[in-house]
Amino acid sequence: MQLSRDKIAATAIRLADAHGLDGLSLRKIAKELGVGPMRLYDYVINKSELLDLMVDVVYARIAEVGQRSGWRDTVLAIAHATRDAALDHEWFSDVLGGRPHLGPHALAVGEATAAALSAAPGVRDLDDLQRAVGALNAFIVGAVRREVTERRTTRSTGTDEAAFQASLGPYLTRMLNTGRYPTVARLVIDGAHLNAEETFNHNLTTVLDGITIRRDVTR
Amino acid sequence: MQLSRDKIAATAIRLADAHGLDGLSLRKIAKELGVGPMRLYDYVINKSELLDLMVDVVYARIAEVGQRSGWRDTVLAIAHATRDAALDHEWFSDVLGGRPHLGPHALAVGEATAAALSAAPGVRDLDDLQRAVGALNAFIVGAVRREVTERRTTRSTGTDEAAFQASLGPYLTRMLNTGRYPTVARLVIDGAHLNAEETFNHNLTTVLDGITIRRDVTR
DNA sequence: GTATTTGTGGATACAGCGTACGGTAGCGTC
DNA sequence: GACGCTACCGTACGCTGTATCCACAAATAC
Repeated sequence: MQLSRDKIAATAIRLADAHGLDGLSLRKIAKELGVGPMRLYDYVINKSELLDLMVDVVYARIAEVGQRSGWRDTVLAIAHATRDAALDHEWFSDVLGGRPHLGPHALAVGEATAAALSAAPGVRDLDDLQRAVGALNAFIVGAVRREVTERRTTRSTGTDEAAFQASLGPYLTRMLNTGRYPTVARLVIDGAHLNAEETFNHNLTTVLDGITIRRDVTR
Repeated sequence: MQLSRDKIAATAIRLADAHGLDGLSLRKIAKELGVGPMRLYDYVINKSELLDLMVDVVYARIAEVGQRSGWRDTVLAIAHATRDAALDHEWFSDVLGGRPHLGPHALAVGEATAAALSAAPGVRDLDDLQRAVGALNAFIVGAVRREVTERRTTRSTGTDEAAFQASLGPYLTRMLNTGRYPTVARLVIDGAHLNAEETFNHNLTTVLDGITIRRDVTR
Protein backbone atom coordinates (compact mmCIF):
# COMPACT_ATOMS: atom_id res chain seq x y z
CA MET A 1 0.00 0.00 0.00
CA GLN A 2 1.32 3.35 -1.05
CA LEU A 3 1.94 5.95 1.63
CA SER A 4 0.94 9.57 1.31
CA ARG A 5 0.70 12.63 3.48
CA ASP A 6 -3.06 12.34 3.51
CA LYS A 7 -3.04 8.72 4.56
CA ILE A 8 -0.51 9.38 7.29
CA ALA A 9 -2.51 12.31 8.59
CA ALA A 10 -5.72 10.27 8.52
CA THR A 11 -4.34 7.42 10.61
CA ALA A 12 -2.64 9.88 12.94
CA ILE A 13 -6.01 11.54 13.50
CA ARG A 14 -7.65 8.19 14.13
CA LEU A 15 -5.04 7.29 16.71
CA ALA A 16 -5.18 10.70 18.36
CA ASP A 17 -8.95 10.45 18.57
CA ALA A 18 -8.62 7.13 20.30
CA HIS A 19 -5.68 7.71 22.62
CA GLY A 20 -5.14 11.43 22.82
CA LEU A 21 -2.20 13.50 21.72
CA ASP A 22 0.03 12.11 24.42
CA GLY A 23 -0.68 8.60 23.26
CA LEU A 24 0.29 9.47 19.72
CA SER A 25 3.73 8.55 18.50
CA LEU A 26 5.34 8.26 15.13
CA ARG A 27 6.17 4.67 15.91
CA LYS A 28 2.56 3.77 16.51
CA ILE A 29 1.43 5.53 13.37
CA ALA A 30 4.05 3.69 11.39
CA LYS A 31 3.12 0.36 12.91
CA GLU A 32 -0.51 1.04 12.12
CA LEU A 33 0.50 1.65 8.53
CA GLY A 34 2.69 -1.42 8.45
CA VAL A 35 5.96 0.38 7.84
CA GLY A 36 9.07 1.30 9.75
CA PRO A 37 9.02 4.49 11.78
CA MET A 38 11.50 6.19 9.53
CA ARG A 39 9.30 5.87 6.46
CA LEU A 40 7.16 8.74 7.73
CA TYR A 41 10.06 11.11 7.39
CA ASP A 42 9.88 10.71 3.66
CA TYR A 43 6.58 12.55 3.75
CA VAL A 44 6.85 14.75 6.79
CA ILE A 45 9.68 16.87 8.11
CA ASN A 46 9.05 16.11 11.77
CA LYS A 47 6.27 15.42 14.22
CA SER A 48 5.35 19.06 14.47
CA GLU A 49 4.64 19.23 10.76
CA LEU A 50 2.52 16.13 11.04
CA LEU A 51 0.51 17.89 13.70
CA ASP A 52 0.02 20.86 11.42
CA LEU A 53 -1.22 18.44 8.80
CA MET A 54 -3.71 16.88 11.17
CA VAL A 55 -4.92 20.27 12.27
CA ASP A 56 -5.53 21.39 8.73
CA VAL A 57 -7.55 18.29 7.97
CA VAL A 58 -9.86 19.27 10.80
CA TYR A 59 -10.02 22.82 9.52
CA ALA A 60 -11.05 21.43 6.16
CA ARG A 61 -14.14 20.04 7.78
CA ILE A 62 -14.83 23.34 9.50
CA ALA A 63 -14.38 25.20 6.23
CA GLU A 64 -17.06 23.04 4.66
CA VAL A 65 -19.83 24.97 6.35
CA GLY A 66 -19.17 27.67 3.80
CA GLN A 67 -21.01 30.92 3.55
CA ARG A 68 -24.40 31.61 4.99
CA SER A 69 -26.83 34.35 4.13
CA GLY A 70 -25.91 36.94 6.75
CA TRP A 71 -22.68 37.72 8.53
CA ARG A 72 -24.09 36.54 11.83
CA ASP A 73 -25.27 33.21 10.53
CA THR A 74 -21.89 32.64 8.96
CA VAL A 75 -20.07 33.40 12.17
CA LEU A 76 -22.41 31.20 14.15
CA ALA A 77 -21.97 28.35 11.70
CA ILE A 78 -18.18 28.55 11.83
CA ALA A 79 -18.13 28.77 15.59
CA HIS A 80 -20.37 25.75 15.96
CA ALA A 81 -18.45 23.80 13.37
CA THR A 82 -15.28 24.50 15.32
CA ARG A 83 -16.90 23.37 18.51
CA ASP A 84 -18.25 20.22 16.88
CA ALA A 85 -14.87 19.42 15.41
CA ALA A 86 -13.20 19.83 18.77
CA LEU A 87 -15.74 17.57 20.44
CA ASP A 88 -15.11 14.92 17.80
CA HIS A 89 -11.33 15.37 17.97
CA GLU A 90 -10.55 16.39 21.49
CA TRP A 91 -6.84 16.68 20.77
CA PHE A 92 -7.77 19.54 18.47
CA SER A 93 -8.61 21.65 21.47
CA ASP A 94 -5.16 20.96 22.92
CA VAL A 95 -3.64 22.65 19.93
CA LEU A 96 -6.19 25.44 19.50
CA GLY A 97 -4.55 28.80 19.89
CA GLY A 98 -1.23 27.20 20.70
CA ARG A 99 0.35 27.46 17.29
CA PRO A 100 -0.23 29.53 14.21
CA HIS A 101 -2.82 27.99 11.95
CA LEU A 102 -1.47 28.56 8.49
CA GLY A 103 -2.69 25.59 6.52
CA PRO A 104 -4.82 26.32 3.48
CA HIS A 105 -8.04 25.24 5.13
CA ALA A 106 -7.26 27.10 8.33
CA LEU A 107 -6.68 30.19 6.25
CA ALA A 108 -9.97 29.57 4.47
CA VAL A 109 -11.77 29.48 7.81
CA GLY A 110 -9.96 32.61 8.89
CA GLU A 111 -10.94 34.30 5.66
CA ALA A 112 -14.58 33.33 6.00
CA THR A 113 -14.65 34.55 9.60
CA ALA A 114 -12.97 37.85 8.81
CA ALA A 115 -15.09 38.47 5.75
CA ALA A 116 -18.27 37.85 7.70
CA LEU A 117 -17.20 40.04 10.61
CA SER A 118 -16.24 42.87 8.31
CA ALA A 119 -19.91 43.12 7.44
CA ALA A 120 -21.00 43.30 11.06
CA PRO A 121 -22.37 46.56 12.43
CA GLY A 122 -19.91 48.24 14.72
CA VAL A 123 -16.97 47.04 12.63
CA ARG A 124 -16.07 50.19 10.84
CA ASP A 125 -12.49 49.94 9.73
CA LEU A 126 -9.63 47.47 9.53
CA ASP A 127 -8.62 48.06 13.13
CA ASP A 128 -12.12 47.24 14.28
CA LEU A 129 -12.03 44.10 12.19
CA GLN A 130 -8.69 43.04 13.57
CA ARG A 131 -10.00 43.38 17.09
CA ALA A 132 -13.31 41.73 16.32
CA VAL A 133 -11.60 38.72 14.82
CA GLY A 134 -9.33 38.58 17.84
CA ALA A 135 -12.17 38.74 20.31
CA LEU A 136 -14.25 36.15 18.54
CA ASN A 137 -11.39 33.72 18.05
CA ALA A 138 -10.24 34.17 21.60
CA PHE A 139 -13.68 33.30 22.85
CA ILE A 140 -14.03 30.27 20.62
CA VAL A 141 -10.63 28.93 21.60
CA GLY A 142 -11.21 29.46 25.28
CA ALA A 143 -14.75 28.16 25.31
CA VAL A 144 -13.91 25.02 23.37
CA ARG A 145 -10.89 24.28 25.50
CA ARG A 146 -12.92 24.74 28.61
CA GLU A 147 -15.65 22.43 27.43
CA VAL A 148 -13.29 19.69 26.36
CA THR A 149 -11.37 19.89 29.60
CA GLU A 150 -14.59 19.67 31.55
CA ARG A 151 -15.75 16.72 29.53
CA ARG A 152 -12.47 14.93 30.12
CA THR A 153 -12.57 15.34 33.86
CA THR A 154 -16.19 14.26 34.15
CA ARG A 155 -15.35 11.26 31.99
CA SER A 156 -12.39 10.32 34.12
CA THR A 157 -14.24 10.84 37.34
CA GLY A 158 -17.54 9.42 36.26
CA THR A 159 -20.63 11.35 35.47
CA ASP A 160 -22.81 10.89 38.48
CA GLU A 161 -22.38 12.96 41.55
CA ALA A 162 -21.36 10.09 43.78
CA ALA A 163 -18.41 9.12 41.65
CA PHE A 164 -17.45 12.75 41.33
CA GLN A 165 -17.52 13.18 45.07
CA ALA A 166 -15.38 10.10 45.40
CA SER A 167 -12.66 11.16 43.01
CA LEU A 168 -12.32 14.90 43.13
CA GLY A 169 -14.50 15.28 46.15
CA PRO A 170 -12.11 14.59 49.00
CA TYR A 171 -9.95 17.46 47.98
CA LEU A 172 -12.42 19.78 46.33
CA THR A 173 -15.19 19.52 48.88
CA ARG A 174 -12.68 20.02 51.64
CA MET A 175 -11.52 23.12 49.85
CA LEU A 176 -15.01 24.43 49.30
CA ASN A 177 -15.93 23.66 52.89
CA THR A 178 -13.30 26.04 54.11
CA GLY A 179 -15.78 28.78 53.27
CA ARG A 180 -13.14 30.76 51.47
CA TYR A 181 -14.75 30.23 48.09
CA PRO A 182 -18.46 30.76 48.66
CA THR A 183 -19.31 31.90 45.15
CA VAL A 184 -17.37 29.11 43.51
CA ALA A 185 -19.03 26.66 45.87
CA ARG A 186 -22.46 27.83 44.84
CA LEU A 187 -21.49 27.57 41.19
CA VAL A 188 -20.13 24.06 41.56
CA ILE A 189 -23.01 22.77 43.63
CA ASP A 190 -25.83 24.38 41.76
CA GLY A 191 -24.42 25.05 38.35
CA ALA A 192 -23.89 21.63 36.84
CA HIS A 193 -27.28 21.45 35.21
CA LEU A 194 -26.61 23.89 32.39
CA ASN A 195 -26.58 22.53 28.88
CA ALA A 196 -23.17 22.89 27.27
CA GLU A 197 -24.31 23.78 23.78
CA GLU A 198 -26.79 26.31 25.05
CA THR A 199 -24.11 27.93 27.16
CA PHE A 200 -21.80 28.11 24.18
CA ASN A 201 -24.56 29.65 22.12
CA HIS A 202 -25.46 32.13 24.78
CA ASN A 203 -21.91 33.28 25.35
CA LEU A 204 -21.24 33.47 21.65
CA THR A 205 -24.20 35.80 21.41
CA THR A 206 -22.78 37.75 24.30
CA VAL A 207 -19.49 38.27 22.52
CA LEU A 208 -21.15 39.18 19.23
CA ASP A 209 -23.36 41.64 21.06
CA GLY A 210 -20.27 43.22 22.52
CA ILE A 211 -18.69 43.47 19.10
CA THR A 212 -21.70 45.02 17.40
CA ILE A 213 -22.26 47.64 20.04
CA ARG A 214 -21.15 51.01 18.85
CA ARG A 215 -19.17 52.51 21.65
CA ASP A 216 -18.63 56.24 21.82
CA VAL A 217 -15.48 55.97 23.84
CA THR A 218 -13.57 53.11 22.33
CA ARG A 219 -10.89 52.87 24.95
CA MET B 1 20.05 21.87 51.25
CA GLN B 2 16.64 20.65 52.20
CA LEU B 3 14.14 19.98 49.46
CA SER B 4 10.52 21.05 49.55
CA ARG B 5 7.58 21.22 47.21
CA ASP B 6 7.93 24.98 47.03
CA LYS B 7 11.59 24.86 46.17
CA ILE B 8 11.02 22.23 43.50
CA ALA B 9 8.18 24.21 41.98
CA ALA B 10 10.27 27.38 42.01
CA THR B 11 13.20 25.87 40.12
CA ALA B 12 10.82 24.11 37.76
CA ILE B 13 9.24 27.46 36.98
CA ARG B 14 12.62 29.04 36.43
CA LEU B 15 13.62 26.30 34.02
CA ALA B 16 10.29 26.41 32.20
CA ASP B 17 10.60 30.17 31.84
CA ALA B 18 13.99 29.72 30.27
CA HIS B 19 13.46 26.69 28.05
CA GLY B 20 9.75 26.18 27.70
CA LEU B 21 7.57 23.34 28.84
CA ASP B 22 9.04 20.96 26.30
CA GLY B 23 12.51 21.65 27.59
CA LEU B 24 11.48 20.85 31.13
CA SER B 25 12.33 17.46 32.54
CA LEU B 26 12.47 16.00 35.99
CA ARG B 27 16.09 15.11 35.45
CA LYS B 28 17.03 18.69 34.70
CA ILE B 29 15.13 19.98 37.69
CA ALA B 30 16.85 17.43 39.89
CA LYS B 31 20.26 18.27 38.50
CA GLU B 32 19.57 21.95 39.09
CA LEU B 33 18.77 21.08 42.70
CA GLY B 34 21.82 18.86 43.02
CA VAL B 35 19.94 15.66 43.74
CA GLY B 36 19.07 12.47 41.91
CA PRO B 37 16.00 12.46 39.72
CA MET B 38 14.14 10.06 41.98
CA ARG B 39 14.32 12.37 44.96
CA LEU B 40 11.60 14.52 43.45
CA TYR B 41 9.14 11.67 43.78
CA ASP B 42 9.33 12.02 47.52
CA TYR B 43 7.58 15.35 47.19
CA VAL B 44 5.51 14.97 44.06
CA ILE B 45 3.41 12.11 42.78
CA ASN B 46 4.35 12.58 39.14
CA LYS B 47 5.19 15.23 36.60
CA SER B 48 1.58 16.20 36.15
CA GLU B 49 1.25 17.08 39.81
CA LEU B 50 4.40 19.13 39.58
CA LEU B 51 2.79 21.04 36.76
CA ASP B 52 -0.26 21.68 38.88
CA LEU B 53 2.05 22.99 41.55
CA MET B 54 3.76 25.34 39.16
CA VAL B 55 0.44 26.57 37.86
CA ASP B 56 -0.82 27.36 41.31
CA VAL B 57 2.29 29.34 42.12
CA VAL B 58 1.49 31.55 39.17
CA TYR B 59 -2.11 31.84 40.29
CA ALA B 60 -0.84 32.98 43.66
CA ARG B 61 0.69 35.95 41.97
CA ILE B 62 -2.51 36.65 40.09
CA ALA B 63 -4.52 36.38 43.28
CA GLU B 64 -2.38 39.07 44.83
CA VAL B 65 -4.17 41.81 42.96
CA GLY B 66 -7.00 41.31 45.40
CA GLN B 67 -10.20 43.24 45.44
CA ARG B 68 -10.76 46.58 43.84
CA SER B 69 -13.46 49.09 44.49
CA GLY B 70 -15.96 48.12 41.82
CA TRP B 71 -16.75 44.82 40.13
CA ARG B 72 -15.40 46.09 36.82
CA ASP B 73 -12.09 47.25 38.21
CA THR B 74 -11.68 43.93 39.95
CA VAL B 75 -12.33 41.99 36.78
CA LEU B 76 -10.00 44.20 34.80
CA ALA B 77 -7.27 43.79 37.39
CA ILE B 78 -7.55 40.01 37.41
CA ALA B 79 -7.61 39.81 33.63
CA HIS B 80 -4.54 41.97 33.33
CA ALA B 81 -2.73 40.11 36.06
CA THR B 82 -3.43 36.87 34.20
CA ARG B 83 -2.11 38.34 30.99
CA ASP B 84 0.98 39.70 32.72
CA ALA B 85 1.64 36.37 34.36
CA ALA B 86 1.35 34.56 31.05
CA LEU B 87 3.72 36.99 29.38
CA ASP B 88 6.22 36.41 32.16
CA HIS B 89 5.72 32.64 32.12
CA GLU B 90 4.84 31.74 28.59
CA TRP B 91 4.43 28.06 29.45
CA PHE B 92 1.50 29.13 31.58
CA SER B 93 -0.47 29.90 28.45
CA ASP B 94 0.21 26.37 27.17
CA VAL B 95 -1.64 25.02 30.15
CA LEU B 96 -4.38 27.63 30.36
CA GLY B 97 -7.76 26.05 29.91
CA GLY B 98 -6.20 22.68 29.28
CA ARG B 99 -6.64 21.23 32.73
CA PRO B 100 -8.83 21.97 35.71
CA HIS B 101 -7.34 24.63 37.93
CA LEU B 102 -8.08 23.45 41.42
CA GLY B 103 -5.17 24.69 43.47
CA PRO B 104 -5.98 26.97 46.38
CA HIS B 105 -4.76 30.09 44.65
CA ALA B 106 -6.51 29.21 41.40
CA LEU B 107 -9.70 28.79 43.37
CA ALA B 108 -9.08 32.14 45.02
CA VAL B 109 -8.80 33.79 41.64
CA GLY B 110 -11.94 32.01 40.51
CA GLU B 111 -13.72 33.16 43.61
CA ALA B 112 -12.67 36.75 43.15
CA THR B 113 -13.74 36.70 39.54
CA ALA B 114 -17.09 35.13 40.23
CA ALA B 115 -17.78 37.39 43.18
CA ALA B 116 -17.02 40.47 41.12
CA LEU B 117 -19.10 39.33 38.17
CA SER B 118 -22.04 38.51 40.39
CA ALA B 119 -22.25 42.24 41.09
CA ALA B 120 -22.25 43.17 37.43
CA PRO B 121 -25.41 44.57 35.88
CA GLY B 122 -27.07 42.04 33.62
CA VAL B 123 -26.02 39.16 35.86
CA ARG B 124 -29.29 38.41 37.58
CA ASP B 125 -29.16 34.85 38.83
CA LEU B 126 -26.76 31.99 39.26
CA ASP B 127 -27.21 30.83 35.67
CA ASP B 128 -26.26 34.26 34.42
CA LEU B 129 -23.23 34.19 36.65
CA GLN B 130 -22.19 30.77 35.44
CA ARG B 131 -22.34 31.94 31.86
CA ALA B 132 -20.65 35.25 32.56
CA VAL B 133 -17.74 33.52 34.26
CA GLY B 134 -17.53 31.12 31.34
CA ALA B 135 -17.54 33.88 28.76
CA LEU B 136 -14.96 35.96 30.56
CA ASN B 137 -12.61 33.07 31.26
CA ALA B 138 -12.95 31.78 27.74
CA PHE B 139 -11.95 35.15 26.39
CA ILE B 140 -9.01 35.53 28.73
CA VAL B 141 -7.70 32.06 27.95
CA GLY B 142 -8.07 32.50 24.22
CA ALA B 143 -6.67 36.00 24.11
CA VAL B 144 -3.64 35.18 26.21
CA ARG B 145 -2.87 32.05 24.23
CA ARG B 146 -3.17 33.96 21.01
CA GLU B 147 -0.86 36.70 22.18
CA VAL B 148 1.80 34.33 23.47
CA THR B 149 1.68 32.27 20.30
CA GLU B 150 2.05 35.39 18.23
CA ARG B 151 4.95 36.58 20.32
CA ARG B 152 6.69 33.25 19.95
CA THR B 153 6.43 33.21 16.20
CA THR B 154 7.61 36.77 15.80
CA ARG B 155 10.48 35.97 18.11
CA SER B 156 11.47 32.90 16.16
CA THR B 157 11.10 34.60 12.82
CA GLY B 158 12.53 37.92 13.82
CA THR B 159 10.64 41.08 14.35
CA ASP B 160 11.25 43.11 11.24
CA GLU B 161 9.30 42.59 8.12
CA ALA B 162 12.23 41.40 6.08
CA ALA B 163 13.05 38.53 8.40
CA PHE B 164 9.41 37.66 8.60
CA GLN B 165 9.13 37.56 4.85
CA ALA B 166 12.17 35.34 4.75
CA SER B 167 10.96 32.75 7.22
CA LEU B 168 7.21 32.49 6.94
CA GLY B 169 7.03 34.53 3.80
CA PRO B 170 7.78 32.00 1.11
CA TYR B 171 4.82 29.95 2.13
CA LEU B 172 2.50 32.58 3.54
CA THR B 173 2.95 35.22 0.87
CA ARG B 174 2.46 32.58 -1.78
CA MET B 175 -0.73 31.60 -0.05
CA LEU B 176 -1.96 35.13 0.28
CA ASN B 177 -1.02 35.87 -3.32
CA THR B 178 -3.44 33.24 -4.51
CA GLY B 179 -6.12 35.83 -3.89
CA ARG B 180 -8.25 33.31 -2.06
CA TYR B 181 -7.81 35.06 1.27
CA PRO B 182 -8.23 38.76 0.53
CA THR B 183 -9.49 39.79 3.95
CA VAL B 184 -6.81 37.85 5.79
CA ALA B 185 -4.23 39.35 3.47
CA ARG B 186 -5.36 42.85 4.31
CA LEU B 187 -5.26 42.03 8.00
CA VAL B 188 -1.78 40.57 7.82
CA ILE B 189 -0.33 43.32 5.69
CA ASP B 190 -1.94 46.26 7.38
CA GLY B 191 -2.78 45.04 10.83
CA ALA B 192 0.54 44.49 12.50
CA HIS B 193 0.74 47.94 13.98
CA LEU B 194 -1.83 47.45 16.73
CA ASN B 195 -0.62 47.52 20.29
CA ALA B 196 -1.14 44.20 22.04
CA GLU B 197 -2.14 45.52 25.43
CA GLU B 198 -4.55 47.99 23.93
CA THR B 199 -6.15 45.26 21.88
CA PHE B 200 -6.51 43.08 24.94
CA ASN B 201 -8.07 45.95 26.82
CA HIS B 202 -10.41 46.81 24.03
CA ASN B 203 -11.63 43.26 23.54
CA LEU B 204 -11.99 42.75 27.26
CA THR B 205 -14.26 45.77 27.28
CA THR B 206 -16.12 44.27 24.36
CA VAL B 207 -16.80 41.07 26.27
CA LEU B 208 -17.79 42.89 29.45
CA ASP B 209 -20.11 45.07 27.42
CA GLY B 210 -21.72 41.96 26.02
CA ILE B 211 -22.16 40.53 29.50
CA THR B 212 -23.69 43.64 31.00
CA ILE B 213 -26.19 44.16 28.24
CA ARG B 214 -29.62 43.19 29.34
CA ARG B 215 -31.04 41.11 26.57
CA ASP B 216 -34.77 40.66 26.26
CA VAL B 217 -34.47 37.38 24.44
CA THR B 218 -31.74 35.52 26.21
CA ARG B 219 -31.37 32.72 23.71
C1' DG C 1 26.93 -2.28 74.04
C1' DT C 2 24.96 -4.95 70.61
C1' DA C 3 21.26 -6.30 67.40
C1' DT C 4 17.42 -5.12 64.73
C1' DT C 5 14.34 -2.30 62.56
C1' DT C 6 13.29 1.81 59.95
C1' DG C 7 13.75 5.39 56.85
C1' DT C 8 16.42 8.17 53.44
C1' DG C 9 19.22 9.07 49.29
C1' DG C 10 21.33 6.92 45.18
C1' DA C 11 22.02 4.07 41.38
C1' DT C 12 20.37 1.20 38.07
C1' DA C 13 17.02 -0.32 34.77
C1' DC C 14 13.09 -0.39 31.60
C1' DA C 15 10.11 0.85 28.09
C1' DG C 16 9.12 4.31 25.03
C1' DC C 17 10.04 8.56 22.51
C1' DG C 18 11.84 11.59 18.20
C1' DT C 19 15.01 11.28 14.87
C1' DA C 20 20.17 10.96 12.75
C1' DC C 21 22.58 7.92 10.07
C1' DG C 22 24.46 4.13 7.22
C1' DG C 23 23.44 0.50 4.31
C1' DT C 24 21.16 -2.02 0.48
C1' DA C 25 18.45 -3.15 -3.46
C1' DG C 26 16.52 -1.84 -7.73
C1' DC C 27 16.95 0.88 -11.91
C1' DG C 28 18.00 4.05 -15.72
C1' DT C 29 22.16 5.79 -18.19
C1' DC C 30 26.78 5.70 -20.34
C1' DG D 1 29.17 -4.39 -17.65
C1' DA D 2 29.93 -0.32 -14.66
C1' DC D 3 28.13 3.53 -12.53
C1' DG D 4 25.36 6.88 -10.03
C1' DC D 5 20.81 7.77 -8.18
C1' DT D 6 16.75 7.08 -5.79
C1' DA D 7 13.62 4.60 -2.63
C1' DC D 8 13.41 1.93 1.09
C1' DC D 9 14.96 -0.05 5.63
C1' DG D 10 16.99 -1.24 10.22
C1' DT D 11 19.82 0.12 13.69
C1' DA D 12 21.36 3.28 17.10
C1' DC D 13 21.64 7.50 20.08
C1' DG D 14 20.25 10.40 23.52
C1' DC D 15 16.48 11.63 25.99
C1' DT D 16 12.13 11.02 28.68
C1' DG D 17 9.12 9.47 33.07
C1' DT D 18 9.22 6.34 36.49
C1' DA D 19 9.61 1.38 39.14
C1' DT D 20 12.65 -1.09 41.72
C1' DC D 21 16.45 -2.43 44.34
C1' DC D 22 20.34 -1.32 47.42
C1' DA D 23 23.42 0.77 50.65
C1' DC D 24 23.97 3.18 54.60
C1' DA D 25 22.75 5.91 58.63
C1' DA D 26 19.82 6.76 62.38
C1' DA D 27 16.84 5.19 65.72
C1' DT D 28 14.91 1.84 68.61
C1' DA D 29 14.90 -2.73 71.45
C1' DC D 30 17.10 -5.74 74.37
